[in-house]
Amino acid sequence: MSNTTSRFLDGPASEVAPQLLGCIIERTLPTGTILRGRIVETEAYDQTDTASHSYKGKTPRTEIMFGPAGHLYVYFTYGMHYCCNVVTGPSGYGAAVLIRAVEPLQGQEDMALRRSRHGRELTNGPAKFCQAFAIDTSLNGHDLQTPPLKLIVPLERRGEIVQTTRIGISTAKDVPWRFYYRDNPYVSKTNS
DNA sequence: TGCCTGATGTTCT
DNA sequence: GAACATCAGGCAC
Repeated sequence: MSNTTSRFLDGPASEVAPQLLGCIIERTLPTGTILRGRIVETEAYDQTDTASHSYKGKTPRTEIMFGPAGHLYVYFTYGMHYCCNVVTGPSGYGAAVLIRAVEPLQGQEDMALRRSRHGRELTNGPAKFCQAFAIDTSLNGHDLQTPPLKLIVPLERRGEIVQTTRIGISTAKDVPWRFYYRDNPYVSKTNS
């Protein structure tokens, strides 16, 4: 990945989130297996936002969010799930984009082994995606320009983007910072 | 189809 | 000690 492709990650999370749609996540497992997926759903969070982990300032847990853009922020939640974010914005500003869902492109069989599920159930949710791609806190702070987890920006991105309020949170529910591809079966769910 | 709840541990108050 | 950017299974309708 070149500097040119990563530059857009320096922008505000709410502007980066829709631009991440259509980007490719490439995961190299310790076994050498390559997994690839296309991002189809994201949510933006930043330090002005009460629903964001960075809202209350930098802590040992959230310091990655305040670091340079293009790194991975992985956190553990609900006692059993991981979620992964792409850090955005300038260093010192706590912002990131949650990857909520991807469309599997390569390595579906390997994902199914970890998920014990098939089809859209492989990756249609933030914790599901992390499980399918074997992402945990050992990758917290990882630079997405290098293996074993790379973000690839394609020349062309297809799909109609829908912008709505976020889901799965208890505060700031009215902030319209969720973005997804309309009618894509791998999106976690549509707003009701 | 849709609501309810248990699982389970890290972080912060 | 409570909250939590979740998921899956069970049960009622």
